[in-house]
Amino acid sequence: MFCHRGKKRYHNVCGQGFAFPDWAYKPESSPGSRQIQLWHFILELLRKEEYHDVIAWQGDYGEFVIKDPDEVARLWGVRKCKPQMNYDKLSRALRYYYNKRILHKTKGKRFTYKFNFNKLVLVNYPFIDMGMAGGPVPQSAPPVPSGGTHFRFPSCTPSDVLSPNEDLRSPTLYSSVARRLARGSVSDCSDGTSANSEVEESLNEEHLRRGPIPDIPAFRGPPLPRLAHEGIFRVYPRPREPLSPFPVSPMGAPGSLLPPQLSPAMTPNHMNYTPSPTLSPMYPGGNHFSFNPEDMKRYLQAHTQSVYNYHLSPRAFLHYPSIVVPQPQRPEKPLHLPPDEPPFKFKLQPPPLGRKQRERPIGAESSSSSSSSSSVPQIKVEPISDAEEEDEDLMVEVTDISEEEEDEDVFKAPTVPEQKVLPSPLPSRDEEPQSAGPESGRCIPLKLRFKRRWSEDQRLEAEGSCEDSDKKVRGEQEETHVVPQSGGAPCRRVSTDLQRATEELSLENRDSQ
DNA sequence: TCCGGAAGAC
DNA sequence: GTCTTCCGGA
Repeated sequence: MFCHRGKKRYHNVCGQGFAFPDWAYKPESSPGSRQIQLWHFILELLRKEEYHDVIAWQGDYGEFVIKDPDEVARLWGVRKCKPQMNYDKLSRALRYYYNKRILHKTKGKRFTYKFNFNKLVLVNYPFIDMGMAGGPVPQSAPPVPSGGTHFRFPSCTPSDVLSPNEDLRSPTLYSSVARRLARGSVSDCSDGTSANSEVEESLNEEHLRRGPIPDIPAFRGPPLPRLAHEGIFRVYPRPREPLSPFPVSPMGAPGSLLPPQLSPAMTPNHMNYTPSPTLSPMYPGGNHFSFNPEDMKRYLQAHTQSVYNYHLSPRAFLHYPSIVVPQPQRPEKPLHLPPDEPPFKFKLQPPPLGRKQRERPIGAESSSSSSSSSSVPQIKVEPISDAEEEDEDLMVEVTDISEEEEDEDVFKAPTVPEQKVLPSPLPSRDEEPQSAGPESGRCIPLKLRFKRRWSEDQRLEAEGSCEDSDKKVRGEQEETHVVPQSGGAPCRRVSTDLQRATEELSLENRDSQ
């Protein structure tokens, strides 16, 4: 009944050349087969109307009630060739599903359990994620009992586990992929989930959605012909190519199995789910999956985008060598730009210097320009304290001006300012000697002159040339208005010089301000 | 009625 | 790994 292909076992059904992986094979005609899992068997029974008196959907999504536990156990025993099977043992097997989260008990209701389709689909279709997150999600899923109502394509794709020569289009591969990914998880279906039944299931779903189709055996009719796994999906008309996780669900059984007798609560949702047009290879305008290259292209594009968005490995792409998947748009270097041209229109510029940093070069510059303004310290030496303060203010003032210039330059050419700012104060500094140059050129530096005159005045005073202070005052008052006589006293001349020097100094300070 | 541990079969 | 069988306990 089955043959081996390497490690994989494929069932050759009825000698028709249709092969299925062993895990997908669930021959109903072989009651003794132990390649079936209990949950699958339960689903089988739930599909069959003739067992509605034994087991049936009831209550919430995925919830079913075992109306006749002994009969279910007997049927299970028949299937597994365990005549000693009873409900206690069967229920023990069901309880093992609790930990696997395939099934859980509906508390307070006798013989009532609830399927967790999330887990079931994840086990059998691990590349289909039944997430609860919002967003565009394919709804080609049965209602999820545990909250999620949609299927969502996960980041994991079959190509993650596909070898290069494996074609995703093969349902066998789909199944094997699922099995590989599910192995060790909950139930690897290694004992027989029938792919053909899944296809039939999907077909039956189409029946349910679109109504019976005369040329296709209805779910109540005889078994559908088994299909070669290589072309199992191609056999069906394009609009009927199923990839929906649940239309190709493990619920389907080959042969005369009925379509899933869904829980009343879940049936409408099941029948009306509409897969996402963006994230699933849906048939355009349809509500089912499709392996059509165009559909796959759209799906892959969306998936590719998600791959990049979520930093997934590009290897997560489905193996569709014939399809050129449009790459997602990413900000890349414009190709038209010359290689040496920076990729950005605006240069990345260093941030403007901080006040301290901006003052620092100025301070350095001031120190460097101290040579040019070396006269200033001499002025500072002046006993007049105001001169020092004014000088300091002057320095601050110059600094502020340079800041303004610098700020402008920062926006124009950030790298220049330091070079520009530096010379800018310099001319002002250079102007000082130039402006003061003529003055200093005329005579000795002002302060020195002032000092010399002061000392000379002191010396003359010490000589007693001018004894009376009132005279001095009078003389100063006269000096301002009286033209010094050529043959006047030396003290009067000195006073005149002093006043002149004082005036020059005050004028100089004003100019510098 | 249900639960879950344990051991074993396959 | 998935039951099957057995069993004690809640």
